[in-house]
Amino acid sequence: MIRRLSQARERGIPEATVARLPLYLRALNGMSERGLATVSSEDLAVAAGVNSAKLRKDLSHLGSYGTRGVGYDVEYLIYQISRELGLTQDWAIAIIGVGNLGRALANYGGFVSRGFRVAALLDADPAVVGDRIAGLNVEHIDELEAVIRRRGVSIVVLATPAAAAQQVADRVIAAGITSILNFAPVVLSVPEGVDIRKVDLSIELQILAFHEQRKTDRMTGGAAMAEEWPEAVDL
Amino acid sequence: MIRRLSQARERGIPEATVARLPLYLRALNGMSERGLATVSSEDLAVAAGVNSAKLRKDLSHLGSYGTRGVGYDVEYLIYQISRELGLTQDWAIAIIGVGNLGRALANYGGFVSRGFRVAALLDADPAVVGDRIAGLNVEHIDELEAVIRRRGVSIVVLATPAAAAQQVADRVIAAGITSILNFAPVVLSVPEGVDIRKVDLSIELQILAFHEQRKTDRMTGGAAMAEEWPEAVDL
DNA sequence: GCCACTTTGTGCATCGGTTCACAAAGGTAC
DNA sequence: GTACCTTTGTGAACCGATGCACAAAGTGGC
Ligand SMILES: NC(=O)c1ccc[n+]([C@@H]2O[C@H](COP(=O)([O-])OP(=O)(O)OC[C@H]3O[C@@H](n4cnc5c(N)ncnc54)[C@H](O)[C@@H]3O)[C@@H](O)[C@H]2O)c1
Ligand SMILES: NC(=O)c1ccc[n+]([C@@H]2O[C@H](COP(=O)([O-])OP(=O)(O)OC[C@H]3O[C@@H](n4cnc5c(N)ncnc54)[C@H](O)[C@@H]3O)[C@@H](O)[C@H]2O)c1
Repeated sequence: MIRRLSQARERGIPEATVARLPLYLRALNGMSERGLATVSSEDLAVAAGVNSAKLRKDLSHLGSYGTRGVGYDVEYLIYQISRELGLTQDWAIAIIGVGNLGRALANYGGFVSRGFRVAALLDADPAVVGDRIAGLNVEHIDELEAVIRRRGVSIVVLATPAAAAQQVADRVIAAGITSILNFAPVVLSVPEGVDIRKVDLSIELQILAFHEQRKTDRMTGGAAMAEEWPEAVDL
Repeated sequence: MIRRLSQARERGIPEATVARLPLYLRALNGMSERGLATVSSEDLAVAAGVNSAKLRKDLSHLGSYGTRGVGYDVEYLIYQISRELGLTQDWAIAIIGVGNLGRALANYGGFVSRGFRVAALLDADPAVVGDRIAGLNVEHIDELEAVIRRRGVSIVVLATPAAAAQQVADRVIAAGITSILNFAPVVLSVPEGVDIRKVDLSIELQILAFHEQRKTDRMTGGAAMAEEWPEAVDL
């Protein structure tokens, strides 16, 4: 959490807002390509799939970049959001674990576009090390520290099996990395100051299944209710 | 949102709780494998990376399944959470778009384990249709409706390019699907009653970049503050 | 059968986030 | 310059989620 002295002046952008800025940015880029010069909060909100009051409040955290009666200048807003998110600089990322998923990520052109550059691929398997993927040589995990330093890596994408993830994360953090995107289905435990975000496919599916079950339960009547306490202890 | 009459009695599990149940389930499965018979809220909370009061409140939404002074029976709790999430039944999923990412997903064994089964692969590209991946034939998207019906698909994973996603989603929904996991970087617009969850790599990276920038700004002193209003209009 | 100990389940205060609704600000027309 | 129109920026009410703290409920020892 890290409470700070100048918290007030230190533009404290709410986490929920930060998570939506990339959405606005994407919508704005689409508009920019279509040649729109300005956009109202209402239109931008629709494009981003949020409510317009929320959008305005979000943008107000960055500053007063709109013009009343007119809206927001598309290019200027793109610039301001990009700057706020730190996309005006170039981020070197390393992908660790070049299996099924790691390969797909390495070959994916989608994030290269905006500020991110895959700068290194690392794996532990000698059969994989040395492969050339998406123009990069897969390097051995033993080289981790050197590779991070040499390539200026500041964000690591973890795509190793779950069993290896914590151990690799520890090492990555020891090498000075403080931002990790984790695809392995484990709860990583990390020291304060290190940011972890996780992408967990199986959790997403389970959430969908929960709601899907609700929907079908509802159709087949409230019969499911009788099941709430079946035979108490079956298992 | 769908407000309902019996909302009170209809066990209304908070969305935030639903999103954590899979986490608890995963931790519990690990404990089960290690032969633990019971677990306290404190231990389970640590394993799942949450605070124990939150864990207890979450579980209390499912019922009173613990024993004071003892804790929770591991197997019984696994059963109750699984049932709540709808994992006691088998879910057939279809992956649409068998490119880089679709292939990685199809080959991934991780979710097959718990209730989910990849039952169909679909693509529009004639060069891909007919390929055999992970024991399945890739079928043509024209067969969508028939495949969904024939295989009993109830959850669709969208891994097509962004440009095709909305159109494919519309068709999938018209075919009766109400649960979609979307990997394409677009805001899908869907009718009420359809659940969309999205996985967006590029958004995750941008959020990490934001925090990373904050961290390094902080190190290099408050100099960044002077930049808040640079030359007003540069772009 | 009673006491000491453990751990659950939850009432309550608090917090962050969302939404409403409107005054303030700017643009445009004449 | 004034009057009218549009749209922002934000105060305030509201809502869901979090976490504290403790009474209630159960176990085990003797
Ligand atoms: N493939 C998917 O669609 C998918 C989906 C969701 C989650 N995941 C998760 O992503 C991770 C990777 O999945 P995958 O299908 O690519 O697995 P994979 O087995 O194909 O690839 C894992 C790679 O990591 C490498 N590796 C193992 N230990 C390592 C170490 N200590 N250091 C560096 N590299 C190491 C292996 O050599 C292998 O190349 C897993 O944790 C999986 O659960 C995958
Ligand atoms: N690869 C990644 O790591 C990655 C990461 C994040 C997001 N994404 C997103 O996931 C999606 C897929 O990425 P990818 O790298 O696999 O792309 P890809 O181009 O390799 O694969 C897309 C597949 O979809 C098929 N397709 C196109 N139109 C279709 C239609 N109308 N119906 C059915 N199939 C159709 C194509 O034939 C192709 O096989 C993209 O939207 C991408 O932005 C990918």
